[in-house]
Amino acid sequence: MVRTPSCDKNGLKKGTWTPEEDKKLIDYVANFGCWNWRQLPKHAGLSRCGKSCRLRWMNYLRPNVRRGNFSQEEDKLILELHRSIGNRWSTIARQLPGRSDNEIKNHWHSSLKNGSSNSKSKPVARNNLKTCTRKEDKTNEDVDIESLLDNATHNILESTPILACPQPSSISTISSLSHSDHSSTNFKSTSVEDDACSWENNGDFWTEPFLQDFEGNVKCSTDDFLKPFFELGIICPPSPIDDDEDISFWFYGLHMAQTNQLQL
DNA sequence: AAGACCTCCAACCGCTGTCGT
DNA sequence: GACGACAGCGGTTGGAGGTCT
Repeated sequence: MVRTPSCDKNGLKKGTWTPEEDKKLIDYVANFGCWNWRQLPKHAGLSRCGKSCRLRWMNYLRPNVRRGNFSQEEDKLILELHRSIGNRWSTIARQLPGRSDNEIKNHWHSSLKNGSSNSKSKPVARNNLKTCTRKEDKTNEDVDIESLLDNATHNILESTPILACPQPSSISTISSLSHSDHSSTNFKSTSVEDDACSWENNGDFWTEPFLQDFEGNVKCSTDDFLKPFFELGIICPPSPIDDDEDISFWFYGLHMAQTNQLQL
């Protein structure tokens, strides 16, 4: 099931995502949000197309993604919704927090399509964090990312009854909060001032919880979400600012230092 | 033991909808 | 209204891993 890595004619990488690419994407989205999927890979240092980054993030890397077998309740809900609205996978996915449309679609075709769930025939959910499928190939790094994401997810889910957590992913709120108004690819050099102004109006981005649902209910603070990334070294403090791309992160670093969570 | 076949799912592809100009 | 850019959606595919013979 792992696609062989390859490159298209534009030199963009295709196929399975590596742990390093996952790290870069997580790092970037955690820092800057997904303000523009098309431009994101360039700024994140990824040789991927924007669509691929979006898919990877939405289906596997975003913090509240649920992995593993579908429960009977979820199966029942999928069946009911499919009966009423058909193959509207994204709409169905919105009713199953943490499940991606892709996952539901696959589950439907593999288990539910023929009338009844046979998901019980799957003794153990496969490794959904698809950087390495073979168990013997799984590196410590993979395990670290898995546990990292589990921790990040746990932090969010702990504070949120899962059924009350709507889609899309909470972290995408970052982009809507911080960068959605910046259509320019070069938002960062001007956005600091803009953002600073918006934070004055909307509170302090770096100290206020930022993972919110549509109703504005707090899901997870920046600290809760980013700390595990930090501890595993997936997010590294920037070197002294020599690139304004690091400014937003620098503010976060300052905040962490101020709260004694980061030794600079 | 090993080859054939099957299952499942990550990822790709192409299309559509939305928004800004 | 026309056009382009972009995000999102749903169908399809590739292929690893499991099961069968």
